[in-house]
Amino acid sequence: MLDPRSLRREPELIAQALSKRGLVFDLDTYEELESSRHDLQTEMETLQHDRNEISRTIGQAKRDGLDIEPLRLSVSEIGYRLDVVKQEFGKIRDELDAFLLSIPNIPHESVPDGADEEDNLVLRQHGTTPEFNFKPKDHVDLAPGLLNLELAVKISGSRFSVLRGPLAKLQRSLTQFMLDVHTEQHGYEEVYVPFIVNAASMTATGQLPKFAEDAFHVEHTEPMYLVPTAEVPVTNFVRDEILSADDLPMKFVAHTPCFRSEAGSYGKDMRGIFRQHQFEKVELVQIVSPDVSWDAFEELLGHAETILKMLELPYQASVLCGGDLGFAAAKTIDLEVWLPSQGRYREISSVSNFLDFQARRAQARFRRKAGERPELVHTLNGSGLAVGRSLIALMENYQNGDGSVTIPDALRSYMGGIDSLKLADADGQK
RNA sequence: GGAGGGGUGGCUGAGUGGUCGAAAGCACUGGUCUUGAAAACCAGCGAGGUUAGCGCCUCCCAGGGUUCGAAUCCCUGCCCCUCCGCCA
Repeated sequence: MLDPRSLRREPELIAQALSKRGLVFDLDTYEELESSRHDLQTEMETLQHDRNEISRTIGQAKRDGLDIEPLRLSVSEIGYRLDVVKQEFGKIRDELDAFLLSIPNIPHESVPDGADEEDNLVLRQHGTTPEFNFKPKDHVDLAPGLLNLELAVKISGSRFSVLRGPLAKLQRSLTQFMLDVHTEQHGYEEVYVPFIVNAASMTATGQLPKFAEDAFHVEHTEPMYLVPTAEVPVTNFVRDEILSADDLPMKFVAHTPCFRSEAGSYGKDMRGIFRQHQFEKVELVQIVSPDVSWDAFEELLGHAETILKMLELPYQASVLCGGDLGFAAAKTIDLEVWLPSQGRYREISSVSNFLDFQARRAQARFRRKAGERPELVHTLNGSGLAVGRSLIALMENYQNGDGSVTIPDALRSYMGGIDSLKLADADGQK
């Protein structure tokens, strides 16, 4: 959520800043709601004040044994009026809240203009794309049998997958490797978290109320949601908390499955496991003091890049343009890995600084010094990395002419020391 | 699933209709004392909104209700604890 105070003070400026997203901010609606809110709140508080005062007098009069009947009559009129105003105020406040919750974050000044991913700006490239003296296969053709999509369709439906034998192990190894690097070399605390979360958590990080259809939901005693990313449960560690300055920064790494309905992406990336309803991800989350969040952003980006470098996968870093920027982010840099089968770089990590946008929704605060007013923290996160897509990248970039896949050095100890995998005619093939 | 007990400020915990936004303790901050620290003593110390400020309003899990007035009474929901049952 944006700061309601700044919004009140300089709505034109904010509308201007939001236009970078290609968003037309409805100033008229906002100002109408805001002015109603202001008037109603003022009236309501005046009435409450009057009523409180008379009620106090009644209490006193009763103790003194005086007749309170005239006072009761005078207050009952206030009561009626108050009921009406309260109801109107509640309605406007709900509308205003809904309005505020639907406004995305303001793009940082360094975010380039642009409408969609075509306008994202490549910052740098790393590694060299592999040359093959044969026609490279994609990950589906590389692992017939071990990657079983038909089976997943029977069990669940499209956009799910079954991995078998060494392929499943390879994915697990990737996960372990990432977790180990982040905990042992980058100073993150590994956390295990719920995969089903409540609406308050989804609202705090920005998935609700606007993007409900992107999430899988479950009916329990109250509506709940399958996590679309570990960002949701982990960032919500600090919801409604007042931390002390020495608690910061908090750095967490979590491996979770992620569930996305992928509504609106029908027909997109339908081959293989590139875009799934369920996928594995290792996620980095940082909760930091506002003064250092841009340093933390660079640091976190570096942590994600380290994984790609250690796996020796060619990648590029792109800063998302205003039009492609996610709802809650002030700035996002995507890491895109080279996929030989597609002949282009594809997203494998997304690193974002949310500034105080999520923190305000979450009321996640900290106190610089005892006695001082609490301030909102800044939140950041980034994939480190998307495991399913790492698996694809690894298979495709490390493939050999005989259909085998070389295991990168960094991963060998996790794979029992083997240096290559023959996926094509391994045990799982039928 | 059955029976019972609870949700109060950073924490513990008092408070059953009227100066209660809330006793007390702990923690924290400042001061006195001390070479320094500890102890002791004194003072301060919840959050949000609004205001130039004084002030005013709201918040005692959430949402409704009763009342002139609710932390306190009633209803619903959520959560926690204890015992029993079931269970990986």
